[in-house]
Amino acid sequence: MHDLRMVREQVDTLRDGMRRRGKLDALAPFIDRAAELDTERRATIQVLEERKAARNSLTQDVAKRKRAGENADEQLIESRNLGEEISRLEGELAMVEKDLESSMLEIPNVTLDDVPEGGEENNKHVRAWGEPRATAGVKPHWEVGVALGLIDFERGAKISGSGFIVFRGKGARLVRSLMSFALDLNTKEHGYDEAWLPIVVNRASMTGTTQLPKFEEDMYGISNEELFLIPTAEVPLTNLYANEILPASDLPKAMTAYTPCFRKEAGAHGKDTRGLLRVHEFDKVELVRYATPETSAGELEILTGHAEKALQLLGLPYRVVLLAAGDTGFGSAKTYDLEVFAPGVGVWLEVSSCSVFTDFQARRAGIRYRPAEGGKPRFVHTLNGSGLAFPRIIAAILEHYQNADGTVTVPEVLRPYLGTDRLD
RNA sequence: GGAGAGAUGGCCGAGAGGCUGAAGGCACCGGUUUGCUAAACCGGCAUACGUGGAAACGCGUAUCGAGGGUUCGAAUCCCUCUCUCUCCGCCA
Repeated sequence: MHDLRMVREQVDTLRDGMRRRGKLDALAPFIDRAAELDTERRATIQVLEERKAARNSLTQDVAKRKRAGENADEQLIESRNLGEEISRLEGELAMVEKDLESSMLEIPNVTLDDVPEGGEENNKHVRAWGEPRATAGVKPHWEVGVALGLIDFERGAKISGSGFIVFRGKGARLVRSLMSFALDLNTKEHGYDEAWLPIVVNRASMTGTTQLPKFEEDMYGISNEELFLIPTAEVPLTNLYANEILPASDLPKAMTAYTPCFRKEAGAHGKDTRGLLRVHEFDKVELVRYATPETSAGELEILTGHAEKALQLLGLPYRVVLLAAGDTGFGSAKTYDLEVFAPGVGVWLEVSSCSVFTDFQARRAGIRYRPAEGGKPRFVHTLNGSGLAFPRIIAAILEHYQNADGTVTVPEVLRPYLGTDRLD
């Protein structure tokens, strides 16, 4: 699955990258092991191919002799011996490659040069938009949501379990409005190609976008089937062109989709668990882009701008945070988090995470493009970001637009979709 | 869920243990001929990896849906899986 070709070239970069992430100590053994296994792999391949070449010519010789009616016993014996050696070498190679692959799958992506080193404390506030509302007198979204009959937590828990939400009435319609708003914005204004996707995917897809093998415990699976519920539309959307070679003229490629997302959030109990802040199933419109290595850094700015535009149109004050290397996700090379202020809860909510993955995902999923006619294929660079994760946006709306009488004013852009200017 | 058929290069399609990286056709590229176009004729035309080379290119290995097996040798025989098609059943 993972492309094993460039390991030798990658090793030094990896070591430097893990130092920047503050993970060198933890990962050095994997990197050293990968370098070692890579050398072994190449050596084995060379011997193996040489033996195969010898056998192939012996085989030709046998055929020739048989046709001429000559004896070929000697060649047969020699060939059989070679065959045994070849099987043995193939077994060795398979083991080496398996080890090498699992070493490589453990190692996170290397971050870009302009990403701050270190952990979360080095995250950088890049810019802010809008004026956060004062917190005094603003109720948390779960109170107004329930009071206005928009959200039914109890029945969600009853039919599915804690962390599953039922939206009702105008609340349900609000979800649908956000879906239409976000898709319309990104298809009509930002040039994304819309897809409607399966939310159940196979193991290869989950590995391609690097959710597996590292995060299997966070996935919902379908029992006895090697199928998983997607944690984000990034998975099916990015994998659409897995194991394909695209013409250069297809890049940049921009795709968007609405899907439900499923996350077990294993080990997250107790943190942000109230209300809509951390749920097991939620809705999201995702943005995915494929770019060339030369343009991907700039493409991240474009993508982030698209996500910001949605927040601006909704009139929700937000800030843009550049994550430090140690806080950047496993596969990402650079991530901007968009955080919206929720005055009822009094916290900044991460509503979008925009990342460039360089060739990290493309390498695993086999997504390539051909730079020139007849030229060598290269891996694309993949990017993605939430074009809005709904529950937290809903939380922010219920708090930011909350009126003194407990009603909520509907952001102007949603009124045509929702058919009302007021939740009451 | 049951029963059957199938998967071969960019496309169509032969091949049924060795002389097949793969006939033939279409498409495409170059050329000849021809007022132009078309037609005819000649030639070329898969990919990946490794290796040598400044390069052109040479050499090696692999690839006929995927993975195993049989065999000195597999597109070809056997097994498993995936996908597609047809028929039956069931179903929002």
